[in-house]
Order: sequence, then structure tokens, then C-alpha cells
Amino acid sequence: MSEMNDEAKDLGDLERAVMQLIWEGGEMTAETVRESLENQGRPLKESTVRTVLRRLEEKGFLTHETQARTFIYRAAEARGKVAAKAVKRIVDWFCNGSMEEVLVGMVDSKMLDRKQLQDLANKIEKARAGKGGAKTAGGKK
Amino acid sequence: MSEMNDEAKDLGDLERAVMQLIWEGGEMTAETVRESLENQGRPLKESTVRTVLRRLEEKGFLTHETQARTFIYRAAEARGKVAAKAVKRIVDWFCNGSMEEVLVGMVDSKMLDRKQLQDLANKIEKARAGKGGAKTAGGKK
DNA sequence: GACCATATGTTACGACTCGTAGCATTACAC
DNA sequence: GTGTAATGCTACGAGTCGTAACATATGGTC
Repeated sequence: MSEMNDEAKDLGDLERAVMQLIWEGGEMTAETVRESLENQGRPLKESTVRTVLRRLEEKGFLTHETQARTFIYRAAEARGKVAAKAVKRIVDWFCNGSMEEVLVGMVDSKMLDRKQLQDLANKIEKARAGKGGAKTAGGKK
Repeated sequence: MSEMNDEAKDLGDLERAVMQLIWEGGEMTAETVRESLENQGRPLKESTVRTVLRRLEEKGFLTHETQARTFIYRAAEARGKVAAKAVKRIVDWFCNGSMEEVLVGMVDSKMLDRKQLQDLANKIEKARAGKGGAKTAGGKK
């Protein structure tokens, strides 16, 4: 019943880059993150990376576990889920929750064509069907 | 011909509220906006409202036309389109453009259920079919 | 033409976020 | 205990945003 804290902060460029790394790498230490960023042509001081990691954790995007005095960070939520939340926020803000209006907008702007959309629907349908849910919400308007 | 400026700025709370008003009201003057905001329990000085309107125009969300020394503001783009762009930005950032991953995320997070999604797909299909898009036949892939 | 009402233009400021980082502190290893 | 590696704390400058005062222009009125 308790819907959790859902402030839905957003991320800066560096923050996003770090999340990307962790989503891909699974779990990382500050040092690992720093190295990866360096390899991406983004050389930063350890303290910088640490600050970003701390902030990301504060914002709820990361969690950490201490392993022999070293912080192991990992994503608090799957990438798709975070993205979904962000999308939902936008949909709520701009279109009173009408996902439809947004998708229409995407089709209008050629970001998606009908085929892609249909495709999407099919894939999801399939994926979900396989998984488990005969959970039709029914009541949502 | 190509208006390709696509910085995709985002909006603050007040800015969003103002855009909302204009999207709903069609076109408005600074005074009208101010009154509407006041009615929403958000009393602001004229100058404040004007500043916001100016910034929104700078950001490309509004345009104005001068009618007897009064600025008539209107939305530069449809709400759905702006929302769609914002969504696209998110999808690109977080999921390398995989709309699918996001939609899956939405289903996972119960923001959308399968039925809604299918519904959506159908509605869009229908809407588009009715409209101008005779591009249907040709575009196999 | 002088004047007023009104609309726009200019500038500012404080709170907050974000990238960036230095310096302090703590905790094992030896 | 001393050193090394990891974390904790604090800061600062740029940029955004809400908020607004003050300055200027412009059309109508007498």
C-alpha cells in the first residue's frame, strides 16, 4: 500500500552517464566508474566521481553495499523502469496522463511510425503473455 | 525549410503551468495568463508572468504576434508533439532509443497494462489510417 | 503637442542544481 | 602505530527558475 517516495528527480549529463555505466556494468566501485569515464574521454578526479555517486544514491538511483570498506554501487531500479517513470512524469505533466496523445505526437513527429508502434504492441503482448499476468487491470480509466 | 533547432530544453513548474494554459486556451496575452494563474491560486505580478512568457518564447515553446501593441502568445507546437519530443529524449538517453524497453518498463511498473497498450495501438492505428497517411501500403519495412 | 495609461524591455536577485574538486577522517594491513 | 586507501564533508562557479522592480515606448485624448 505504501507507494514509495517518488520525487522523480532528474539527472544531469554526468549523472546520466554514470547511471548508464552502472546499468551496463551491473555493479561498480567509484574507481571502476572513474576509469570507465576516463576511457570515454571524460577524465575526472576521484572526488568528483564520488560526489556524483553519492548524489545519485541520495536521489534514489543507486544503492550501495560495503564490501571490505569499499562501496559497491548498483542501480536501484532497472533502466527501463526509470525511463518509464520519467516518461510517465512527462505524460502526466503535459497530457494529463494521456499516453495516447504522446504516442500520437510521436507518430506525428515521425519518431515512430505506425508499423513500429504495432510492432511494439505485439512484442509487448507476446512478452507479457509469456510471463505470467492474466492480470487485466480493468478499472483504470 | 528545416527548423532543426532541437535543443529540447526543459521547463520549470511555472513555465509548464503557463504552457498548459496556452495549450488549452489557444492564444493568450500576458494579462490573460496572469489572471488564469491567479484563478489557479497562483497570484503573480505582471512582470513575473511576462518574464516567463519571454523565456518560453526564447526556448521555442511559444511564438507571439503583435496586435495593436499587445503580444498575443500561442504555442509553437502542439502539446502532444512537445511531450513526444521530451519522451524521445528520455528514450534516447536511457535506452538508446529503444521505445520498447520503456514501454516494457511501463508495463512492469504497472503504469500501463497490456490492454491499455493494445488499445493504444489500435486507436493510433485507426486515427492514422483515417488521416492523411496513404503511406501505409508502400512502407513495408 | 503634452500627458496618461498601458504594454513592452531591461536588469536583478536568491534558491537550487550540477559539474568539479580539495581537504579531513577513518579503518584495515603490517 | 604508521601508512595507504577508502569514505565524509565542504565549497565554489555556472546555469536555471521563480519572482519582481524599474525603465522606456506608444497610442489615444484634449
